[in-house]
Amino acid sequence: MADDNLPGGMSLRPESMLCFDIYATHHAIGQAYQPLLSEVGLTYPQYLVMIVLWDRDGQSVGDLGARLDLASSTLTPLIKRMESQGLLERKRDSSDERKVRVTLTNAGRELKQKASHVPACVARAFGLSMEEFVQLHGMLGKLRASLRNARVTGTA
Amino acid sequence: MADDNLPGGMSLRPESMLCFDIYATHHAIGQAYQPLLSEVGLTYPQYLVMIVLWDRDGQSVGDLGARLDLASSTLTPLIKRMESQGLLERKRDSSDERKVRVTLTNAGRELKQKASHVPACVARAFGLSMEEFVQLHGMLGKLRASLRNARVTGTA
DNA sequence: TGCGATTTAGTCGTGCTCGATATATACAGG
DNA sequence: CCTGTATATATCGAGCACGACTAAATCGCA
Repeated sequence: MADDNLPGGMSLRPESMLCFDIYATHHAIGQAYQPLLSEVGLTYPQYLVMIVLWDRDGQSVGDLGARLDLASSTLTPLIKRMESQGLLERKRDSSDERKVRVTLTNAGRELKQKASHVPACVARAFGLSMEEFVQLHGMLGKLRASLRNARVTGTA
Repeated sequence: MADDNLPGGMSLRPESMLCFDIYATHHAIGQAYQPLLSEVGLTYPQYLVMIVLWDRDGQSVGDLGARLDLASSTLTPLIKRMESQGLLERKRDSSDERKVRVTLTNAGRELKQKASHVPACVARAFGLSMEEFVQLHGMLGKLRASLRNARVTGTA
């Protein structure tokens, strides 16, 4: 008998499950970034934080969390590690002492140039055509939107 | 000036980068599974291990690692936690004492039924048509294959 | 046979991630 | 002004993930 009555040839074999696809792809992307990023002394999550700050400096911890979908319990230690590496500074917002503004140091800004080869390098390793790239981006966006909606509505 | 000269409108904004897409989708899928899996007392990685074992019992730690792309340093403690929960047993292979065979207990086998609603539940939350589902699966597989190949070849 | 190389798990330290919780600041109504 | 509530960040414990290393078993070949 079939393991489960799932639509359209789905089975419980991990290779054929979308969740496993995403899991494995996430994994593989991390592996692809790791050697490039270790040259500039960043982890992958730290790199994401830098990208957000390079785009706009001086954001609060909450702003970073909203962009990256990370909680303060993740960001606070991560940012502190980056602060101790001299990439950024943390200081309370003078007009709202609850907020912590994160600003890049010179070293943090300079790292943008040192890491400028990374995106193209990885994009090349992806081996996707521009059309596939756009298609994939669109579907993943739709998938996330569905998941966001399902969470609010409840899955039952 | 533009941040980087990347093909086809790519920029460093995280929302438009594919790596961020995968990262965020992985994240969102984890969040979708979490409430369903916590009902049956599993984490997401533990669920993946169970899926592999439900498919074929008695695999070695190395077999599980090959299927899930995880190192022994990740799997050993993870499997030990599952053993202490009574889901499986670890015993050395009598014909090759280096290997550790992981076999399900009755409780572990029974959990398959208790968790049988999970895949359809999540698939529903994905909100993708069957066509999109297949397309996405294909592109992610191609992406992983490219990354695997690039890692061997070297990215420079 | 015996010894070096390979394979297989496991250990350790570091870092990321979460949920639950704590603390401090800001705000709003009386 | 004071008090209760909301917001922003931080802390804590657990689990996951990796690379570097160790230990033990197996294999291969002289």
